[in-house]
Amino acid sequence: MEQRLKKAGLKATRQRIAMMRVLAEQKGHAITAEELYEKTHSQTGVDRSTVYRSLTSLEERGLVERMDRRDGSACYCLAGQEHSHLLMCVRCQKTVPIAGCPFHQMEESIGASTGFVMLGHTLELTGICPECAAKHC
Amino acid sequence: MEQRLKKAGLKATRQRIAMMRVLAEQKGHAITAEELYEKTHSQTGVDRSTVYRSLTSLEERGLVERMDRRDGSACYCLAGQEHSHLLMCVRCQKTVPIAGCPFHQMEESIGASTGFVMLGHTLELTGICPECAAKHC
DNA sequence: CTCCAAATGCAAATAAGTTGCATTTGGTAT
DNA sequence: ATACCAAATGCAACTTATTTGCATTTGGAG
Repeated sequence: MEQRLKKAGLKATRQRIAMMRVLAEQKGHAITAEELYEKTHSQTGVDRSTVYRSLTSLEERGLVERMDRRDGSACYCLAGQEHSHLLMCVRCQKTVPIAGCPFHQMEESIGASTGFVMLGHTLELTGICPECAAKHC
Repeated sequence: MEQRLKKAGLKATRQRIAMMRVLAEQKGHAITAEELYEKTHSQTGVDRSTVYRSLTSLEERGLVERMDRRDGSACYCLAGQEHSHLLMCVRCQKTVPIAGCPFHQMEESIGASTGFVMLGHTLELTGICPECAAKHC
């Protein structure tokens, strides 16, 4: 972890090392800034604002990926891990994961045409689940 | 507009008709709840909370589509309109639209396999733009 | 024309994230 | 080793988008 941070041009602080470790433990399951704060605050006494600021730096350096959620919060996972996307019912908020992610190839061609270094993406599909569609009207 | 609202099982109020009109005028360019509030408040005196509550109802009935943004806000457009997606630089926040949307076909097959009535999706790609990548380190 | 569930307005609350500023610290240069 | 400074942190106050409780109004079915 320490090496990864330094190679990315960031200081390897106690707080950041703890954050990276916690994210690694999630094995690709993204967690919110608040959850990350709770898990690292107990170990290091880190402040909430530091968690937010570090997540921004880590994302800018390509070490973590961020996905925005409908409730206005965001969640984070270590970059480059296997992941899937969610289909959410706009009525009951239930979510169902959909198999596979169609972007590994697509990102390459988009990066090539725009000159961007591709880091990640957010994708969420919305619809009405069978149960809600059945209810009233 | 009145007919569309009634057909969806919603009351055709002065406020909602104004909202639908404003959204229609945007021709597929999504606007925030706040922008919609500003544009409709002057005409109808509608309250912010009504705008938010109506947007939720309109989305649930499939009349509008919502896309979440990284700053924690969301934006809305009339459902079923032509749209594209954004590629954003995580350093300077500059965005570049990418051509076409790969989901018109994909949504059908996902709907078929999950039983959901598909309404829309959020997709945002992130990366580092050529200018930022060139700067320092 | 009546009626009531749905919709609205108002005001207060919440949740997530941000910012200013004083202090500390990692790691490079001496 | 030691000093040094930009980067990182802690703390507290703030902002912004959105939500909620509750009393009042209203669209549209009967």
